[in-house]
Amino acid sequence: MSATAAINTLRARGMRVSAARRRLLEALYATGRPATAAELADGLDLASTYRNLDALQAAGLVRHLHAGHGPGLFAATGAGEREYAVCEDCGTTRAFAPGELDDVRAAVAEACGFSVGFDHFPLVGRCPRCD
Amino acid sequence: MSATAAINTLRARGMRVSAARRRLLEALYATGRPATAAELADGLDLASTYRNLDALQAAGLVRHLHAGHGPGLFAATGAGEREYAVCEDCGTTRAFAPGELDDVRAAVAEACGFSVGFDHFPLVGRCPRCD
DNA sequence: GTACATGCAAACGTTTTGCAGCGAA
DNA sequence: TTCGCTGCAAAACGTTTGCATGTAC
Repeated sequence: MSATAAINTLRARGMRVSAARRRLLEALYATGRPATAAELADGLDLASTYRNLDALQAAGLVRHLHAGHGPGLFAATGAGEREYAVCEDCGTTRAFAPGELDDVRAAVAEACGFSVGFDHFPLVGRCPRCD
Repeated sequence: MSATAAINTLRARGMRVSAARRRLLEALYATGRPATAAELADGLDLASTYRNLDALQAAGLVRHLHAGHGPGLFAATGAGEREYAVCEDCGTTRAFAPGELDDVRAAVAEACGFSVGFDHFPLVGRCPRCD
């Protein structure tokens, strides 16, 4: 999925296509990695940016996640990666293909019966380089 | 460890024992489970409470953790449990004895080489009842 | 023309910082 | 008496909400 494809999705859903939304989607697809609302706004109004990120999330075009301390992050969906691990030392974000963390999920289910996904609250720890 | 034992630790470390710290430690040991700073303050000044929680953490008497959305939580160390899982639906906090999540840790290490602990950033997911 | 999106401003909840004064040692 | 701790006030931070204006459709 690209920014222009995402814009088509907006139209198909009956949502309006404004300059702000265009710029926001371009920023989302340009960075490729999870970014803060302030980074993505880049001069646009922050309040509108949050509202738009909400709307895009409702449209299934954006996900937001919480990487340890600090502000929330937003990423375009469609890259296939849905789960992340974040290094609490260097901030590196490692993305996982679907299913790549299934063994972890199984281990958690066995340990306590919880069903966990690392899409919204990613794994937080030390990456191999910082460990 | 009890509140009075913790107070002795303070003295041993050359830290002052004030009424506010006494009350804070009693609240921490009374609840037994992670609580917000506001809950623990219970009338005491919030700013001082945060400063004291900081000081107690530096003294090794307190840990703080982040349970999904919402404010940070603080817990007295010494209960043995260091790791938690939090249900994002009902908010239930499940505590783990040391080693109980070692299989999960191993699965994460195998999947991506990260070394993770669920003490500061607990597991977040759906508990068996909410799932 | 109408509904929806925008920008600005102001409020929010959590946490941090500055400062004058109190109190434990 | 001294230095650390206290309470209050104000600010910082990320985020949300209200409202009047603007604009895509």
